[in-house]
Amino acid sequence: MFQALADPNRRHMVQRLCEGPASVSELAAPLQMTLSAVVQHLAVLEGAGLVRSQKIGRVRTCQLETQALRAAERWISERRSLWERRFDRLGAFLAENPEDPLEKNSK
Amino acid sequence: MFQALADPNRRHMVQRLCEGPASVSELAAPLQMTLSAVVQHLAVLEGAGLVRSQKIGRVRTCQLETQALRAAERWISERRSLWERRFDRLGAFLAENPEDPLEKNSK
DNA sequence: TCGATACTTAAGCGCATGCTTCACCAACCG
DNA sequence: CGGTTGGTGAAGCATGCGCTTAAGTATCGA
Repeated sequence: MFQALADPNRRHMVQRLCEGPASVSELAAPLQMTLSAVVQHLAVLEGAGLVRSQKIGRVRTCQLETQALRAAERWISERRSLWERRFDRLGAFLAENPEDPLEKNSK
Repeated sequence: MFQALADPNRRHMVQRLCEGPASVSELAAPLQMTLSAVVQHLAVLEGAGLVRSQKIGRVRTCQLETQALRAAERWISERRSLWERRFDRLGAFLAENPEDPLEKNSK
């Protein structure tokens, strides 16, 4: 999932898909690389559950799948807030105690 | 940044750092791999701005840096909400229009 | 029916990543 | 002082990743 978002080209594709569904070649157009490569990236995105796609006739149409994005977002925000809460408690502790009680390296 | 979070071991280290600062060997302890490897992962995390560390005596102490996490979170939530807004507009459109006005392939 | 178009699949190549080992240095501790 | 602890740096290696080329297949449009 983070793996999938790690590649700039893949993020670019995600960006594009935010603005609406697109065919494979539409995704490929701005990307200065082979269609083949794009398809491979697409496979990664689908594997990570970030994108869903279906083929109608000869064109495959891709859509963003927000579930996965939501999961990633949650993961990050959980850790962040966990750490920040800890940080706040520390701040509170320092605030209601004398300046620095542990002068290990005082001269 | 996403690259840095892409590795499970690195995420594990981040997880550990959420619960408070730690030395390199403390980070390494649960990770069934060489100290050397851990240091390399740490370098990646620092490179991504996810972790800050300073050496006192012979122990290096590491802390989480929330700025970067915040950035990643923002990136995701921006795309997600962009897409969801689009999705809602589409829903509204479909709601206030007859079932399917564009029968291109009608016989 | 013929030739574009829109992919699909497989093979291969070069570079990045994740690890290990080994040698090393700088505190700290008895 | 000497050994242990905590970390550093370089070299090497296996695997994975991103990409390309090349050779299909299936659909559409004239």
